[in-house]
Order: sequence, then structure tokens, then C-alpha cells
Amino acid sequence: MLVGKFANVVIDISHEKVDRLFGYIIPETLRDKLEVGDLVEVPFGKYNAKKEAYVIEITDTSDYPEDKMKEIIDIVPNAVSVEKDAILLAYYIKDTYGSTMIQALKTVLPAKKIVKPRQNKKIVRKLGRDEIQSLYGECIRKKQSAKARVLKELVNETIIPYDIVVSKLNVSPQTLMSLTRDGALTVEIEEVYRNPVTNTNDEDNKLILSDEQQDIVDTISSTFDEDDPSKGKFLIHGITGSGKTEVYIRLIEEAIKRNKQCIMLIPEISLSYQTLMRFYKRFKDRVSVINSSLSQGEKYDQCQRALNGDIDVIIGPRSALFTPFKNLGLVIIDEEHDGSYISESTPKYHTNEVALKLCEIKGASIVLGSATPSVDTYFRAKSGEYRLFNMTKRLTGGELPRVSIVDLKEELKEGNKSIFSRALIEKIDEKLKKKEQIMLFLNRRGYAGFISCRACGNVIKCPHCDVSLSRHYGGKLICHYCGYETKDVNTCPTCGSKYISSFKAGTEQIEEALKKTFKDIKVLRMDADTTKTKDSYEKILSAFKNNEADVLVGTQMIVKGHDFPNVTLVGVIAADLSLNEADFRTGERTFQLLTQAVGRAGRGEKEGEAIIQTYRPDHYSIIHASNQDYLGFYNEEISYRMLMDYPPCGKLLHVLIQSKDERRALGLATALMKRKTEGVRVIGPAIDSISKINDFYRYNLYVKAGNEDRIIEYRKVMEDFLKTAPLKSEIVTFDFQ
DNA sequence: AGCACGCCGACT
DNA sequence: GTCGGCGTGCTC
Repeated sequence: MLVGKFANVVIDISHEKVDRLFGYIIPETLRDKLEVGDLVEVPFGKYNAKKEAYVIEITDTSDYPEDKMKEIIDIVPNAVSVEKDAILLAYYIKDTYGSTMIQALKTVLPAKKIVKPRQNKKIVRKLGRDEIQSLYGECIRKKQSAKARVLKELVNETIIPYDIVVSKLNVSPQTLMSLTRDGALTVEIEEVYRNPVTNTNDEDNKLILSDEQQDIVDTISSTFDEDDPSKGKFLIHGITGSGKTEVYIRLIEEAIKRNKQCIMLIPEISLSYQTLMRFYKRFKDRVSVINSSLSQGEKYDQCQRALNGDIDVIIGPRSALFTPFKNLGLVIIDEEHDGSYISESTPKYHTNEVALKLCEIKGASIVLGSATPSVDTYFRAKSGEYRLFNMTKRLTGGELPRVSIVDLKEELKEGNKSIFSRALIEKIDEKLKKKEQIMLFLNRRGYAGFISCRACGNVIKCPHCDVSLSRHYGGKLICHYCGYETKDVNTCPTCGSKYISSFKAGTEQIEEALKKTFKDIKVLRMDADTTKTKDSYEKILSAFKNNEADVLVGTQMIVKGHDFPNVTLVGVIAADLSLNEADFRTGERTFQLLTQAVGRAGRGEKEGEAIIQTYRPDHYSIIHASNQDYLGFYNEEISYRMLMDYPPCGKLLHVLIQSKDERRALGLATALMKRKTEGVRVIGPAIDSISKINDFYRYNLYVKAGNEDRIIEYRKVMEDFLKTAPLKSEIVTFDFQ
């Protein structure tokens, strides 16, 4: 027990200005109870507002004058403490990804408290449109700009999320109180409820390992007894069906034999029911599965089970990495190339890197696995950082599918204007007759139909964002970025022409074309629209598995992990769609998606086929994917990255500068660019491909350097500059590529 | 993030 | 003049 007089704490306020340690006196009553990582209640600020804070250090001396120091009030009851190792991990996250310490601490915290329903505050308009309008005019006249900003938004919207108003509109709670007194709005709280999970008792037979598998298991598990964590880093490059899951299971068993616990990470939503069952059957009640829909209370339960030693294995998405095991021995990251391992909200951490750091701290081994490893990981494996294993044999039977590429330019030349090539139509017809199933894949992200005028070419856009509105059921046009809604139109607002029509969402269009071409065909569609409700994703997949449809049409989400033994044909509608994103990783993503998509065919006894339709039949990503040739792809891709200094050959930081005022956005971006330090190259400022979202104009800077430290140094310079710069609505975010 | 301090325009 | 709004600075 560490007994000290003072505690240095991080206050639960996520703001750069208070993102540092504050010293408090530990009262006598807590001297022998308080530990590093505990959540305490402290008086803070002039009015001694009660704030929560995490204890980071306990010391006997202090630089800060003791007479000015306040006392800790108490330890917060029922709170989850941060482990010492997790605090180290939080420092790493804060430094690497540039968040506040409190954000980093909350990220590494597996759960916060027992049962605390999440509150969704929202602003609800209480007056009619006209009354709001006149109140708005009044505020403008009185020069009450903050109030006016809110009222301006309330003219068209009846409900606005509280957070958006406070952060994006830069409005204080006092201003909202004032508006509440005026009767213009109320702040309402909406409760979100939780949902439970299922379990099983079935038995499972142990499979006999192949020599290849056995060798991997032996080699990796021999490092479990090593003290030097640098020896325990592995990458398993294994084609689909080569038996990676069984290797994982054996490795976990080996770790458990040595009294160690394991974390197995899987991509979001991808864990198939079958795979999950294998783990349940093998590890019974010693395994626990987390998914993103777990509530705080349920997460707390899982974390208690881990702390108490009631479980040995946890399986879950990236956040499962922070499960507090006493004696962690192994972290497995399956499908390590998957995009969901990069957090989308601050801190935007990369799970692979954080896992490496965690294993270094804990002395645990790490195993990455994928059929299509990320270029970054493979590069590091080749340079010796990870020990590389190849699993090249397919165990689950079946050859790799036969793949053919169809050139859509040729199709068009020969007069075929349909979205299906003749070869694809022929194959679909053949499979339908044989009662075999088909998957059609459109590799385009979050895409929905937009409205354009055929007379003047005008596209209907969101007034707050630089994106087109999409038409939804019930005669509404909706912006997918800010949620703006407006009534559907019959005539073009610019030229008055009535020839205004919507281009259907991609998957919907494919479904319609299928139904036109083939009579009585049964089609299931899976995209952002059809998977809005909770279980819809699983429902569609199981319906397809039960042969309730001939064809499954979908976006990325259909290519992940699930086995459909009766699928013998996979069609990729337009392989180059994902090549058109403005990003140096498009080639890599396209290769991964196509390889995965193609791999969906022929998972059962029958032989599989795949047809890739494309306008760029000679693109290396497409050719190598069609040959299922990872190394061929890697070699070509890495030479391109080398040439361009892109990661993993160089480091790249994306800086996004947003402002309500376009000139200020550009001005700030330029000012940041000019503060560049030695050893870095800055590209930009350039306007983003989506120039405006939510009335914020967007400019980009890209920072290149040979090593990460140089970039972190420059980011520090930019952050310091931002602290002193006179900012209005400007927001700057940093983002490692 | 809150809260007080202080500056500056509108109104009696 | 002074009332009251909004920007500025500080918090162990």
C-alpha cells in the first residue's frame, strides 16, 4: 500500500486548458484506502463545484503551495478504477493520438459504473416557426448573437441534439437557460434502454491439427514462458478456410494452461454465429463475448468477471482490448486489416498499435491474423518486427473459386447498357436453374440515391453540407451528414423543369434490374437502409442461409466472415467504385474487399465461381484479387508506397481544419502550414472532397515525415499555436494515417 | 466545462 | 450614467 499525503488527479473535464494534473490533499480518513487509478470526488474551481477525477499519482511532496490545496472529498462509490497498466496505456494513447488525458483514460476504461442509463439530451422547439423567426429578429436587433445562432437553427428544425448546439454552435448552457425562460425551447432527456445476450451448453469435438497448424501453435506458445515481450509478436497470413480459428483456440488453451488470460479481437459485427459457437463449446463459461450494444451495466459485469478471474477469454471488438485481466498472456487480432480497428471518435487510436503497447507493458504475446494482411503489418513482418507464418492449404475442402474479369467498356461498346454483363447474366441464369445461390456485391460505401434535374443538370444539395440530398420513403429528402430534412420536390427549384428524378441507391437499382431480367427471382438486399433496426442484419443473413432467397445483394457488409455453402457464384458489379476514393489506401482496400468477396463463393462442396465487372480490368488490385495473389499485390503496392513516401514507408498525419467561415478555415490552415518544423513536409492546404459539412468548411493538410516523432513534434507546435490563436468557430483535428 | 470579471453598446 | 450581453481567464 502506497501511503502518501498528496494525490495528483486528472479532472473529468475534456478541455485542453484543464488537461493536466491537479494536486489535492488526501484526508486522513482516506490515507490507507486511496489507490492510484481510483475515481474520486474533488472540489474544483472558484465555487468548489464537485467534479470527478482519476488519481494518477500519490506522493509525499508537492510543488504547489499546500495552503492553496483543497482536500479530496471522497472515493466515488461503485466506480471502476483504472488499473496501473491502463494508466500507462492511456498516456501512450494521449501522446500518440493527441487527445486529452481524461479522454484517453475513459477509452482504456472497460466500464464506468454500475447501471447508468445513457442520457441523450436534446433541444426541443416550443414556439411556432413564425414566433421563432420574430424572436430571432429581436435578438439580432439586441445584438444577442449566441441566442440568435440557436434561434436561426430552430426556424427550420424542431429538435436539435444538445451536444451539437453546445459544441458546434458554441452556445453556453446559460444562453439555453435564457431561451428556456423566453419560452422558445426546452432541454429534454431521453433514456436509452439495454439488451441482453444468449448462451449455450453444447459439446464440441476437438479437430486434429495439420502439421502446419501444429507447428504454428508450438512455436507461438513456446514464447508464453518468455520474459522478453519483443519475442512474442506474430502474424499469421492464412487464406480463407486454412484453419486460423482452430489455431487461435489451441493458442488460447495453451495460454490458459499457463494460468494466463486471453483477449481475442474481432471486427465489428462480423463474428459469425458458427465461430462464436466454437469458442463457447470449447471454453464454456470461461469465455465471454462482448458486442458494441452492451450497456454500461453489462460491460461492468464482464469487467468484474475478468477481474475476479471468472473468465479466461474475452472475445469482442476493439474495445475488448481494455478488459482488465490480472495476468494477460495473449492478444489475438483476427482480420487485423479490418477498418473497424481504427477508432472513429477521439482518440482515434489504431487497435493494433495500442495492443502492441499493451502487450509490451504486460509481457504478453500478440498474434495478428488475416487472409489479406494490411500492407503496414506485412511490411513490419517482413522487416522482422513480427514473426510471419503462412497458412496456404485450404482445410475445409473445396478449391479456390474460378474468377473471371469482365471489361465493362467492352460491354458498352457492344451495346449492352445494362448493369449486368452478358457473362454475369448467363451465369446467374445457370445457377438459378441449378437452385444454387448467388451473391452480388457493390463495393461502394454509404451511398444513397440523389436527385438531379435532367434539363439543367442541377443536383439538389443540402444547404449546410456539400453533399447531395437523398430521397427517402414518405416524400422526404434527407442529408446523410447532418440529418437536414426537407420536402420532396416535383419540379427543379432552379429551372422549374418537371424532368427531375432520383438515381436509385446502388443496391436498390441492382435488385430492380434483377427482378426485371429474371422472373420470380427472390432477392434479399442488405445495405445501410435495410439494416437500420437492431436484428435486421442477422435476420437477412439467416434468411439467405435458409435458402429463402436466390440472390443476396449488398454492400461491404455481406463479404465478412459468413459461410454460405450453397453460394456458388459471386458477382462484383463495379469493382472500380472503391478505387475512386481520394486516398492512398484505395488500392489496398479494393484488393481486400475483392479478395474477401470472391472468397465467399464455393465454401461448400460445390465449386465456386466469381465474376468481377470493372471499367479498369488492368488495375493491379483487381488482377491480383482475381488471382487471389496476396504477395503479387503486396509487392506492387509497396513499391508505389515507397515511391510516394506513403505509410508504411513514411509517416503521414492528416490535419482537418473546419470553420463556419471559409476564409478563416483557409487562413488557419495556411498559418498552421507555415509553422512547419524541420524534417517534415506539408502538403496543402487543400479543400476537402466534401467541402462543407454542417455549415463547417473543410480544409486538409497532409504532413509527411520519415519518422513518427518528427510528426508528433510538429503536431505539438500546431497544438500550442492553436491554444494562443484567436479562434472563433474553428475546429482542428489530427489523424494518423 | 463552468463561473466571475470586465468591456462595450442600448436605453431611461 | 447603468444594465446586461458576450469574450477572456482561471481552476490544485
